[in-house]
Amino acid sequence: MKSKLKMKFLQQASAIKALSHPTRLLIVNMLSKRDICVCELTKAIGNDISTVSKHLSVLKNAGLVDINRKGNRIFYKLKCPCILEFMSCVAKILEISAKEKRRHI
Amino acid sequence: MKSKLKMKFLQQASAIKALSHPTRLLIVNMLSKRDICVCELTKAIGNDISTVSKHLSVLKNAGLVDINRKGNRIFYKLKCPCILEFMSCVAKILEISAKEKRRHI
DNA sequence: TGTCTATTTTGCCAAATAACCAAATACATG
DNA sequence: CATGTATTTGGTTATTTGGCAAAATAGACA
Repeated sequence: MKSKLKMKFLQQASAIKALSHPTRLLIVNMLSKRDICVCELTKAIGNDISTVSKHLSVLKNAGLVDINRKGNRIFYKLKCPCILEFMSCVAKILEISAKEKRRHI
Repeated sequence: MKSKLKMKFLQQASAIKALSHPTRLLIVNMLSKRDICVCELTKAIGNDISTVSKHLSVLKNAGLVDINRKGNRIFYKLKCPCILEFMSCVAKILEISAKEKRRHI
């Protein structure tokens, strides 16, 4: 049996993994402003709609977004705004790391 | 040419990707307490040492850890403690997501 | 220098991921 | 019910990832 700690990291890693793709970050960023349907996201992203739909299902399976049907369109919605906090953590880490790099040149 | 925004998300995604594996989260967790050498990490993790070394190089390439040789051992060091903030963001997201799930059962 | 220990690199394989296209599904409305 | 629009699913292909084992490298020290 896996230890409780390992289980926790496994769970955390899958949530993080869902956010480890630039397209999905773009999606999260757009959804942080308002709920958006697949076709509009697709226009902004530029990939095939099936590709975008698959990215959305990754986010949905990770429990990061919810769906909301209106007529024949499906709007995606960010589940916790706290994902934005997460994103600013990432930005901060990158900033610090870049600063470090500059210092060592 | 890629837009500046897309570049930013690409960069952020690679940092996040480096943290999207349970073994690497375990490593980060251990390194948050003190600097540790590869062999000790290997003992705690249970994989082959070459596998652990590869995970460490992923973290190093992402700019998340630094190395520090002492005698014939190499100690790994967490570069920004802010990664822990990041981890508590993740924990918070999961907590909220789990709470949501319970409510909908 | 030769040997020991610690670590990294390389080669290989299986599994996972991401992209596209085509086909299937879901719903709205004529 | 038939058609149109929005979305998802399945198949295919190319790339990446994660694991181990064996070989290579780096430094310590006799």
